[in-house]
Amino acid sequence: MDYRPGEIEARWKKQWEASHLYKIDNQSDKPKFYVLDMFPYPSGAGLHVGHPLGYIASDIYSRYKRLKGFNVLHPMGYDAFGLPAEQYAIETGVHPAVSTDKNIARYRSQLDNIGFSYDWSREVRTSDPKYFKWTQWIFVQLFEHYFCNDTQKARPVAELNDIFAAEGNAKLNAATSQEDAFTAEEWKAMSTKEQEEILMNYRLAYRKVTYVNWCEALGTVLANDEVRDGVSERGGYPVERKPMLQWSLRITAYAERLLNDLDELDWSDAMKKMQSNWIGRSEGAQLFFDLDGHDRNIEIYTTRPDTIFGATFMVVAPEHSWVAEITTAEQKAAVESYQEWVKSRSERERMSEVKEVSGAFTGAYAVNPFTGKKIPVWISEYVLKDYGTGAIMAVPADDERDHRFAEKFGLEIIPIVDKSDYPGATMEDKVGKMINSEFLDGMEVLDAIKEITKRIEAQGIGTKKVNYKLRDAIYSRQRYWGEPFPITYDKEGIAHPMKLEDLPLELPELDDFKPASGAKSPLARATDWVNLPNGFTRETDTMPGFAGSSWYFLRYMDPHNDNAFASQEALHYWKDVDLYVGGTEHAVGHLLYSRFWHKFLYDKGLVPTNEPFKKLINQGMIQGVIENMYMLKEKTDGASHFVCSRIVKEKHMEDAVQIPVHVDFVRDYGSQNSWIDVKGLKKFIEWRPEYKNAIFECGKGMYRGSELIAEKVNGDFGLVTHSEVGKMSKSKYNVINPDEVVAEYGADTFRMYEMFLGPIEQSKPWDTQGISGVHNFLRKLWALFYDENGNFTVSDEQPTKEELKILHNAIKRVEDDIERFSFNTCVSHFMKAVNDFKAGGCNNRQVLEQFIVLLAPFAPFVTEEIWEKLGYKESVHKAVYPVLNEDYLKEDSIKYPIAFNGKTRAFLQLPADADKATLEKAALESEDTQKWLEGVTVRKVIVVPGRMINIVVG
RNA sequence: GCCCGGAUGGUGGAAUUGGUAGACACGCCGGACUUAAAAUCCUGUGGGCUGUAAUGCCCGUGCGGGUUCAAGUCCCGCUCCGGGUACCA
Repeated sequence: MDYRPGEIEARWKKQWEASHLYKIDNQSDKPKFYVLDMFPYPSGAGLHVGHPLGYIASDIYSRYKRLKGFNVLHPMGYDAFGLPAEQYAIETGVHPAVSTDKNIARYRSQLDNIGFSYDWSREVRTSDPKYFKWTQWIFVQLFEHYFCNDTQKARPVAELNDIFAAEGNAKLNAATSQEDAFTAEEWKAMSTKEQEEILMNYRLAYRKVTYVNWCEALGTVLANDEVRDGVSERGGYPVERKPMLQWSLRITAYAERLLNDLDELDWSDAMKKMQSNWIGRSEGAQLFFDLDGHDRNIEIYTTRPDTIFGATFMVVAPEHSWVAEITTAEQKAAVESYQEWVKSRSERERMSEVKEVSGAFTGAYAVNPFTGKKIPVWISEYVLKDYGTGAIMAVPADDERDHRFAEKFGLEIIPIVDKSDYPGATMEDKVGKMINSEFLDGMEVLDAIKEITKRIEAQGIGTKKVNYKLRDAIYSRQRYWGEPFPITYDKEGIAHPMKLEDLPLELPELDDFKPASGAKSPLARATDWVNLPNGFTRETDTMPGFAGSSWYFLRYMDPHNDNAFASQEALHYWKDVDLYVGGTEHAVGHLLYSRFWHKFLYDKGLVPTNEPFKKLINQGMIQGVIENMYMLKEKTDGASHFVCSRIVKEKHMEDAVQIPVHVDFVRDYGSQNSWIDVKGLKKFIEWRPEYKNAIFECGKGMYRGSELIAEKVNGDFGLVTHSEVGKMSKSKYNVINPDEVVAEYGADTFRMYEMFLGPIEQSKPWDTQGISGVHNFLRKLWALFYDENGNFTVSDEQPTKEELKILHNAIKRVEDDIERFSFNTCVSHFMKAVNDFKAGGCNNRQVLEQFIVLLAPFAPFVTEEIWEKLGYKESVHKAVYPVLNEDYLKEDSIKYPIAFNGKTRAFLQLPADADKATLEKAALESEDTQKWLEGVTVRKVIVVPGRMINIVVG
């Protein structure tokens, strides 16, 4: 009987679902193990073959762990809120909930097709009110807490009232955006509104004025990557930086912990490094420069306080409110026009245009506290308001940007570091001897930093300070399809959180999803929803995508709980994610926010672990191949003329136009010689009727006209296409749906082939060149169980030593390789074992049964089918993983390579238990080595037992 | 620019701590079956050199050096490719 994956897989898919095979319990005597895939956004395009790469790996690992006796939590759900559905709704009027449901249904059927072992009873969707009730609740918790820097923990905002009433805010060391100090008396004298405004500056979820990319013409706020050269990507309308009152999360409070705790994680170094660079800790000094003729001073942050004697001017961010105050009458026009220009600059431009410096002089002068010299104060876009204090002392001699700025505007440059002892050192390297720096002269840079910091603190003009690049996360979106904020505002504008019993706060029904006027969310149009009977109004912005995805892994532990985001019993049983598989694109977004939320919940005693994801594996991307045909620029007899890329190369016609071809029309897709045959040309013409009269030319002749009339064609006609590697996307006509591959070869082949492609973390273009090898393997496996008459037969005899050796060798290698996530080599080991079984004519029940269990995580369908035929009533996926017995692997003798001066010249079969001396003697006395020993002296013999023997001669 | 990866046959890749480079596949060559083809099966397959064609010799893991009895693996210097990131004071 033939191996028919289609029949087998359809049957078992049904049966597994009916028997709830993958449903698991929160109570078990078994040890727990939590394997998580990254939350997919269910896009309208469906899954392509790249998506399941990580899912297959994690599924194999989950199944393996189950067979090994673990209670494995392996869930799946959907990050269901998001912009694409909203955009689609604006274009088509289809409610985002409707299109999202449809997309999810498609995802689900594609996932089921691949045979994943998810416990679907635990599915979550972020857009489900039962889910976002708790997203909203966590937001309220963040709102009601502040962060104490001394204890490095979140504390209730409620206690601040007592603290402020007793001692003002001077002594409180908390993460805050409150700039001004106040006394207890001042606090008590404040109105409720004033007090609330101050408390807001301490909350972990707080409101402040932040800038958005506002596009007046589109009437919407744009993301950074939707803005190019100061205009919108869509339509090219002007975009300006518009200040708006928005919610933010104070992730910066947790910067130190987010950085330090990376140490305890089993993540790749590259990933940790990315996070730590993003957090961007730096040590430096914060100090004050007096302003000549003004009451105020300028606070700056520097990592190089040692260079202060070279500080010849200052630069402040153009956004600082006090810039107007210090600007002189003569400079007013210049400063204002510069500020106006900066407004039109996107954040991305301000950061990416490195070469061109710009700025304006305020007319004000600051006093260098060490030299006493007056130095000019400039504004420039290269100083960002949100980093440090938004002001710097510029040291043109020792900083690239300052140097360019000084050169452009003719400002003084005083050399202060002599780097002559360090050839090749750049300006930024902290090396060299101080010069022109009075008491620092002659010191090494690092010593000078220590010395000057001491002096700054002694003189009371500043302090040592740690600074972070990390910025607070803006948490408001002017969109419809997201979680509504559980916040109402009273008549004075004071924000009030909603109570748990009033949650979830659901979205109002709308039929128009366009933004409301004045940069407002579409929710603003739902006036009945916004305006409450008591005169309060609702927040109309919604939460961003990372809201729901920052805690979803906790919900899987107890997905239907209506009394808590998850029960404490469930949280204490599952604790944290043991293995998280996902792409590097989430390195600094999702993974950082999740860690932040988790740490907050940990501070509240709501989760038992400090970190959510113990081990992280990064999967590479499967790219697509974009196939193009070459079309000559000039028409032939008025018809478009396509030529084979071989001809293009031969005749050097590389300037020919490339016309993308749908990959379905191309043969040997992904290979270097992918080509299009006459059938493919017919499909192409159907798809692109404008080319129905075109000429198609290859080395063997040409075809032309709508009927594809052959001219001068001898031999097989085929146009080689030009292939390039790129993203798999709808717009490139190169999306490969896993359903197609599964339909042709079956899910087991698809799963194993994706693994066989190479190391999981490597990116590579999809091609099916090798898929037949994997498919043949499964057929050979199938054939082991059938005799020549097509009857299922296994022998019940005692297995031979050789059979046991093949089996246990496979067990050892596969298990080792699964543990180090080397799934591609696992597939090789399976192939090797089946080849060996076949060669030895093995159909021994004892051996093959264990082999089937070993293979079950990789090929769940075919193994289940054979398992049943072997007479088992219970699923192979509930079997026990085979146990390795090293005794079967022991060899009596080993084939030793004998090398002379490192070059292998002969082989000797020697006893496995021979000691070094015996091995050496045998190697020197063997017949096979004699010819290499003639006329030379043996200087040394290196013997590595079990490995090799190297004879050094000379 | 900086940081992190990577470069191995015609192709995907293997070699876990320095110890037989090329496992396992694809492709290709040759053969069997067939009227023929497809499918299947068997065999060979890094390159080169040959005289007795083998259990032979030489070369070979991006390039140039080095350490070592021994280097794909370690060190130094380059080239190319991929990813991340950026006026961050």
